[in-house]
Amino acid sequence: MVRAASLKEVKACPVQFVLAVNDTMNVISGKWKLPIIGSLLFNKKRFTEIQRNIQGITPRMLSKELKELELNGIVTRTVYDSQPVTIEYELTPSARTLSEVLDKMVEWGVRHRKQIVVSSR
Amino acid sequence: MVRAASLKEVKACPVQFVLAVNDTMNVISGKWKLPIIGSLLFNKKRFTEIQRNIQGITPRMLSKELKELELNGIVTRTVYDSQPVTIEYELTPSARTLSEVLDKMVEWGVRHRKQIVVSSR
DNA sequence: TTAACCGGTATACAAAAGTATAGCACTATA
DNA sequence: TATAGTGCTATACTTTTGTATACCGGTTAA
Repeated sequence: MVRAASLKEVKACPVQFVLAVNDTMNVISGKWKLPIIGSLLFNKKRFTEIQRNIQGITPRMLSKELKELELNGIVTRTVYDSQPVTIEYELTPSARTLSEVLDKMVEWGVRHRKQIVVSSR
Repeated sequence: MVRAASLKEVKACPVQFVLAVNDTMNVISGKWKLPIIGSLLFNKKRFTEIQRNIQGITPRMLSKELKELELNGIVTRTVYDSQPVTIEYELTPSARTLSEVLDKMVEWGVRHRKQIVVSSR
């Protein structure tokens, strides 16, 4: 068994650094995961609500991506046994801490876009 | 011309939020960009040095990814007219600020991996 | 009873991303 | 002169990812 590396160790070693970043990347990679997270950011929603919210997504992809997000602990799927059953998707606490990371990405993305715009005129 | 949205506005609107995150994602997406950035994190390097550093990468992919990174202002390519010419790749200041974002991703990735491990035993 | 909504699945296909392999012009070294 | 290294590019191919389209069983409202 390999001991888990400390944060400091991970950051100091390019190989482990890349692995850890990849762990995060994989959770949000794919064309539709971010839109789904975005759609659930302020409210929990039902399947068709999400589908209507994200233009262009097919039920196949929505289903597939929701499953992966659930596996990765980003989304919970709750079945309410009303008549008929309703199913709701909601972000987990893990997704909430993830969105702090996303916030940092937003900040960098916005700054970076400005720079690209400036440097290309 | 559309006015650039403020950070606050972007964060409050899921659509713009997702767009900005995607800007950042696109810069580091692809199988080899992170390893390349990792390889250049502490030193500038030459083409074959990077190639030797990252096991499994083909010159085609290294060339392609380096070009994209250069286009996105993450890496500079400098030609020294020594005999024979040597070419060095180096991270830009933009990449340095990006690595703060990557640091956040490392932190979340490490925490998230622990959680997954814990919850699966 | 038929039409429509919900929460999906199945199948086939197209496009994007990545790999394998070979080669090229140039230079330096044995 | 032959061999090896540098910094790539070209071509063909495989794998992964995403799309299009149709359909399903259950429920409810007209």
